[in-house]
Amino acid sequence: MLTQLLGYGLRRAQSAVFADFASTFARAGETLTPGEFGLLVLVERNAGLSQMALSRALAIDRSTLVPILNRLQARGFLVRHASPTDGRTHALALTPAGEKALAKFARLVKAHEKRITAGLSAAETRALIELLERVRTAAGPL
Amino acid sequence: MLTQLLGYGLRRAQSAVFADFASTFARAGETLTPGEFGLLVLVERNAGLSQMALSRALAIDRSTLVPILNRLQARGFLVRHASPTDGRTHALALTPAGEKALAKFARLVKAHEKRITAGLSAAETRALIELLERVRTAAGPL
DNA sequence: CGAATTTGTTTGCTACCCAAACAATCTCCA
DNA sequence: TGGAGATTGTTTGGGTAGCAAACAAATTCG
Repeated sequence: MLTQLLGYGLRRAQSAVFADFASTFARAGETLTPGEFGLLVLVERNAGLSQMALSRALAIDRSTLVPILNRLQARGFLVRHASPTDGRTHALALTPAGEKALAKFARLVKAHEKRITAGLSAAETRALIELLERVRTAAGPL
Repeated sequence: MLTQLLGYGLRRAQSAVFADFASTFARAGETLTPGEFGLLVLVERNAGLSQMALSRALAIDRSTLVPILNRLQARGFLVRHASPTDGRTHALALTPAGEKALAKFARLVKAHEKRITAGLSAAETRALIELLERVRTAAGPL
């Protein structure tokens, strides 16, 4: 009965995937959450972006972002530069150590993705991602 | 780049679906989390089950279950009966008020499900649920 | 210039999750 | 049968993740 609800299946799959992500990193002696990984990728590809822009891209509140950035900054992965054009905003950027760490994290994420899609063909994986995207847009403006 | 990662798509879809669940209930003047709904359904269909059995079925730690049960019990939806056969366990059951509330909740969930699957055909919805199930089993014993 | 807006931060609240320790109870076996 | 070991529910402590509201600093716009 519950198993025929999309919301329930989504929640269960998400939690299993999350657990595999955590154990993948733990086995490699690293610590990182999926949210932190997404943040690092976004900052790398969009160096100089502000916290507001980042929070919009991640669809989380700007106040939620602060402790995550603090953590990653404390670990030496990123820096909040002063913006030369706007005194209110911070220009976010990875440090060299952050770049290096992210390269390793990306390898771990790749292995993780391979594991969670082990039961699916390449076409099925693509279809799944596409269906999830459609659910997301149907569910709301998030 | 992130959008091609299953884990990322899953997280985003899940959070949008969660938001729609919350707003569906809020608009109806009700308060319930997806986890609470799943718990109520499981207790209804398996009256008398223990907290350990329930935590296994939900794949959450038994200590996580305690505050959730406390909340639902305080709202008068369920009761922890003493088990006649095992003094350690509680026999969980819905109260009449809980049954009635669950009936209403189920209607709200149905409307919610309809909304989040609005962009999908019936066949696509079934396929999506089936793919999620396969991801869950591939990802781990959760 | 002054009012309104934007940005980042802090504080406070909620939900969810686990691990470790504990008392009560049950099981099992020597 | 008596005690050792396992199980159950709870408590405590810690961590992540999310939002809302209030605030100061800075920008924008009338």
